[in-house]
Amino acid sequence: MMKLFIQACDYHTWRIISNVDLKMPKAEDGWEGYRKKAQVNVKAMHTSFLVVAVTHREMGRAPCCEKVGLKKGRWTAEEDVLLTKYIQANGEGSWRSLPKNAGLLRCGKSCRLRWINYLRADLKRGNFTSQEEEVIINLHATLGNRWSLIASYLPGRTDNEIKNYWNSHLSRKIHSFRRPLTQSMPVIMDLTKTAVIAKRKGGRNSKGSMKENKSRSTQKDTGSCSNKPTENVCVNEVVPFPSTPLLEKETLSTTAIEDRMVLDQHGEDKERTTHVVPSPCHDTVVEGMLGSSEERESLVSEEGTIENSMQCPSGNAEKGTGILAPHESIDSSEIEWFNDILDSELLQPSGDLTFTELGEDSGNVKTHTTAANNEEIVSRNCSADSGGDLSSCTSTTFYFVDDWEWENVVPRSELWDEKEYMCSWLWEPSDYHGKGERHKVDDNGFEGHNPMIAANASLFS
DNA sequence: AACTAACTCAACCGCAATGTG
DNA sequence: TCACATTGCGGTTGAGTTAGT
Repeated sequence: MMKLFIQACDYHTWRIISNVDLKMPKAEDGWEGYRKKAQVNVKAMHTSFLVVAVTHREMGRAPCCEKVGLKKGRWTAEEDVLLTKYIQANGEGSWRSLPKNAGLLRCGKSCRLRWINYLRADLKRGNFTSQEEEVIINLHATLGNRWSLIASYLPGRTDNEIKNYWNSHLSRKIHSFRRPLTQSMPVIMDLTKTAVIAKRKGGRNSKGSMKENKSRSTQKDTGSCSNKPTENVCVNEVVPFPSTPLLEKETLSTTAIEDRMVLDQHGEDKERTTHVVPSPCHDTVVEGMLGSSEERESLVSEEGTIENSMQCPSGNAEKGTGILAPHESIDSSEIEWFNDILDSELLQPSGDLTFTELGEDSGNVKTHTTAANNEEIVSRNCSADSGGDLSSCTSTTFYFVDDWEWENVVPRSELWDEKEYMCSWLWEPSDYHGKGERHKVDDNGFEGHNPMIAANASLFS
């Protein structure tokens, strides 16, 4: 199922100022409430630069959180305090809503991890004792890499801590001291705890067993049981895991790109869909928007800003084969609808703005990516990876600046034919529900687009 | 002192299980 | 029953630190 939304970001902070989910709202006041909300958001905007991203992506697996504008990296003491206070007051859980409620610009997942691995009061800090070491070694010989289960035998220790300790200390230790076969180590286990294993039906295949053996020291000494957690047939001796052939690291290959291009050609309305063009997923957009590499890095790594709206296939650098473009599954009428919206409403009516194609012939993109004043118009298509990860997106992204050099823009007047129709339709009052089928996008009753225009009209007025 | 390789560990990522409407 | 959301887990990364040359 497809999800559609529009985002407007503050250029300097890359915070989302307006993030309008284009799904039919469930609010009792319908579109009117939506529109009001969008207008309020837009009024908060004070910079001259605006990013408008219309993204559609598969909803099969939603991202853990809205990545745009969220902080990444090391936690500060202030953040720790905020998180600790909040959890002490409200308890654990509801991680997704926690950051917002606690006033943290973090992903819920990140908050959970920070709490569990670092902030929890019952954590035991400091070096592992020899007893703890022995427990870990024994349990690992039996349980493999089920660190959370191992951690349950070591109060005050986290799975992450144990995992790190194993990888950095114990695995090497064991490697250099192989126990004779006859001297098996007694493994004392609470079977009621191991029953937890059955909770995860069949567990999951260890990624490590499928992926290449990395050269990193943390990877090379995997215990003999680690890849077969559900097969409790391990002997207590820890033996070196047999090496597996190196897999060729796959990159987002030309083939993958070609795949998407081929698929694109299946579109029913090529003329209309050409603005959602296949493109490699390196961040040409970012390069174009930001002047220096430092800016780009800070933008992407710290804020994670662009990642959402221009998300590239997760991990496709490693496993991207047989890539299909997400919009392959999108009805061409949906694309057409997007084009209508974008052409007639999101772009300045006076500008006769056209789309830039980021394909093989990326002349327009090059023009803008080198521009000093950060203007950019990009249509972007990322793809799913071979594993069916559909969190990647196809996005159509436009960047507006006040001092846009309009002479660089190629007219595309034919797309303005329906502008008036769109305008009137988009400004329908909140009782618009159900009127017209033309722009219906999905089966969930997504019909109107007032909020998008509410969010944008004031920008262009 | 300068450089580099190795190490450590907090944090991130993707995936799968589970929960929920 | 299904689709989507949430949670938890294990693998992996990379910045910071330490040890070696």
